[in-house]
Amino acid sequence: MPKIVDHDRYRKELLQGSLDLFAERGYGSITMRQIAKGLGVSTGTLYHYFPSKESIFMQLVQELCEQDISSFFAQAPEAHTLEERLQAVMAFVVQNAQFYCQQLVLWVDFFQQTSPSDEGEIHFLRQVWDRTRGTLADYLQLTDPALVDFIVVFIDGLILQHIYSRVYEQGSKDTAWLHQQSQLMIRMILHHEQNFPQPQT
Amino acid sequence: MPKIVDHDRYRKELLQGSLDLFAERGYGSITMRQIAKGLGVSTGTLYHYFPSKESIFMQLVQELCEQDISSFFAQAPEAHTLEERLQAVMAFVVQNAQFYCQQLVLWVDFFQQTSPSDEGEIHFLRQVWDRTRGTLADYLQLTDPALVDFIVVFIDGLILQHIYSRVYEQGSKDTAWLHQQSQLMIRMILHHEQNFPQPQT
Amino acid sequence: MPKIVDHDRYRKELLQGSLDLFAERGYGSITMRQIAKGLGVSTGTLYHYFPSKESIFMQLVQELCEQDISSFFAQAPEAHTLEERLQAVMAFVVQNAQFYCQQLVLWVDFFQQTSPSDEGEIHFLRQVWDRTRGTLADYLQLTDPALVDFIVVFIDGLILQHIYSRVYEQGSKDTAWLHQQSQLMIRMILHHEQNFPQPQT
Amino acid sequence: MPKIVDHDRYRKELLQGSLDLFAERGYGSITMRQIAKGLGVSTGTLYHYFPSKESIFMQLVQELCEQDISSFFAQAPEAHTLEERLQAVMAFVVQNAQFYCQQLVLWVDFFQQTSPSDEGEIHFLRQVWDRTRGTLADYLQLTDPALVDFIVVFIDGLILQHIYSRVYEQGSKDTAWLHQQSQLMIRMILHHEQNFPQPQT
DNA sequence: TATGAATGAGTATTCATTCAT
DNA sequence: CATGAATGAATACTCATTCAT
Repeated sequence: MPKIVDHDRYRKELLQGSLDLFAERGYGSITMRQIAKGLGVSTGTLYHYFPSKESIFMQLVQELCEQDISSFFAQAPEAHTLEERLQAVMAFVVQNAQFYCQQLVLWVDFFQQTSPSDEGEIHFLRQVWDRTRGTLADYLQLTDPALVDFIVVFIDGLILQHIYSRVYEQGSKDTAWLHQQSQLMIRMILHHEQNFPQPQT
Repeated sequence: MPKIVDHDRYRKELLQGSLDLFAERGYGSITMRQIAKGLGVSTGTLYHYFPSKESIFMQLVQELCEQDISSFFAQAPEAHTLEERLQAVMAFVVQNAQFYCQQLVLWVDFFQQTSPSDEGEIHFLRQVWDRTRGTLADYLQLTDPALVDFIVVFIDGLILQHIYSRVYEQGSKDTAWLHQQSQLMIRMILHHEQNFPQPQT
Repeated sequence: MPKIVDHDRYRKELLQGSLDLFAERGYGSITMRQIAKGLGVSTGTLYHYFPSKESIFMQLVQELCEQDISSFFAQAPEAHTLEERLQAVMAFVVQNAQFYCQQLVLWVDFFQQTSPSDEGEIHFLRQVWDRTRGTLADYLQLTDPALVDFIVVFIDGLILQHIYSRVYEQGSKDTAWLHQQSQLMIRMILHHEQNFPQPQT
Repeated sequence: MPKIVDHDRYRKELLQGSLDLFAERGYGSITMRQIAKGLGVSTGTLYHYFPSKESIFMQLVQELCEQDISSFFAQAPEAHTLEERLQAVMAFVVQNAQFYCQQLVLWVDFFQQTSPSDEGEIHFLRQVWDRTRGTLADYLQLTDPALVDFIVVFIDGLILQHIYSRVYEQGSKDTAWLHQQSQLMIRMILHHEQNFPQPQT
């Protein structure tokens, strides 16, 4: 009778735990020993669950993708106006800024580590993004793809600045700043909608 | 191989050449041998000009910062309306998207490699950014810092999406897309200005 | 999997099964996991029957020694002339060539793994060999030790060439070749006996 | 100006030095650290000259093959009778027994490490052996291939016994024994030739 | 008894760095 | 100045062995 462990469940726990580590030091700079130590296991155990460092990273990227927005729409509030819906989305982003920062950093790493020939991995990411964009468009009830792209671009930029904000000692670009910028963006979208209303579906 | 007598000038050439290499593989993943090979010199030569791998990277980051917008304002067109100025800025960004992609990737790497205790390095970056923001505000003649931040956020998001666009095989997020999003942003800013005009200085 | 109650009997079965594995990959190159897998058991089980990898190997070597010629003389035909007896011996060798190949390989490995200080192990082997040589001399009724040595040398050389014969694609050094060489050797021994007859005991 | 080293020459020196090490401990059991230490260099240097452990081993095997009998025929004495030529060959073998022991051990290892699919390596060995056998036949002026094979088999067996002789503490199977067995073999060959003379070419 | 998860020292290999030429 | 050979600590990964179940 073997030691009873839910292999797959434990693997995902390790994956979850390694997110912080990869995000903080980067794929190329973190070592397996550091990961093992950070997770509180031995290197041997790590290799019992993952065949290689690359595999941990790739599985982590995939795991993250699956959590992405599903968690938002599980708690998304009913909202009748575009403004309310935008507020809900941005509130969610601001609230999970920390998480998105890590995801962003991981993706940049991912693109450095991946050669264009790794079609499998890249194709997977593409699907996730397309789906995310679609879900967002549906929730916001926006039909203009360019407008959805605009929102995505803005969110990405916001997250990136949040990463950079580590530079500003007293955190002048903290949650308040994220909120302020979000409001600015929402106002702009609303004005834009007023002037160039969406065709009704 | 031209005989370069000016030690410092050669150092900057090497720095310039190493940008592609660091951007493509990441600080932690690239090796000194790969850098040397990519630059067409021996590792010995590399160490003749730089004391360490970290030093190359840090000098590169600084070097990039100095080129930043100075090159833009050296060629910035006279522009009397806000729209013209925004168009000029965004045209410049789109035109140099490739370069900004590399810079973005380098910065993300930089934040992973840097501990908050490296005050020197971080303080330096902060100054550069503040200066950049200031110069941008001056050129656009915008007094609301939130609005300048908004533009910077948008540009960052745009560049990030451009990096991600490697995923889309036929490059559906190419220069045309950058241009489209830029126009959308400019329109929004202009509408916003109409409704909430800047206090005149 | 039959339930084997006899601990010792099962241990010998495992030993028997591990012969192929050690012979094919070598003591230093095979892993406990490979052995376990090859035997169809878990590593835990392996360690239940043997205290260490080295122990499996050493027990295997000893086990092989005990099977050595006992199995031959259990089936050795009555033979009145030297020629008949030589034919019987060589027929046995050729028939069991595969087995002797494995044994040879194991011994070479044994000498690499054993330091001269492991007197116990080495002394054991020596006894086995002396006994083997004695039994062979008795059966063949040869009194000249040099002649017995000669036969042993020849047999060893034959087996070694059989191992090497893996090189020759279409197996030109197969059983037929072993037989041919055996006949040549037997003829030589017989001629030699004619010219230098053994003193009768 | 690089450090001046005859790369290829030094590589062969290292190869030469690693023979003892591989022969004593076996391919699978020796470590790169041990090899490096045994050669008096660092592991880094080892990898500067060889891409992998396997490569050292394979190059060593090839290197040994090339030295094989060429060194004998470089010093082979003129000899008019078959006996003289046999004496010369066996004297050479006995004199270089140590070397042939190492070679034998290496080859056994080689066959364990090599899969039948490594055609390149195996084909190479085959050629060397065929050439060796041919050269030996020419020197001895023996036209019967079976007889040449017999001699080769005997030599191999002799060397193998010499390896085993480590078991016998006081070296009762030393050079004297090798000589005695050689004489026995030579006498047998000569008698055989008397009774079954070679067809004259 | 049997299993296979867990361990951490050890393995092959790499890499930043040094230094003789 | 420039080279690339040399170094050895560090890296990704493996393996004999242990032990909870």
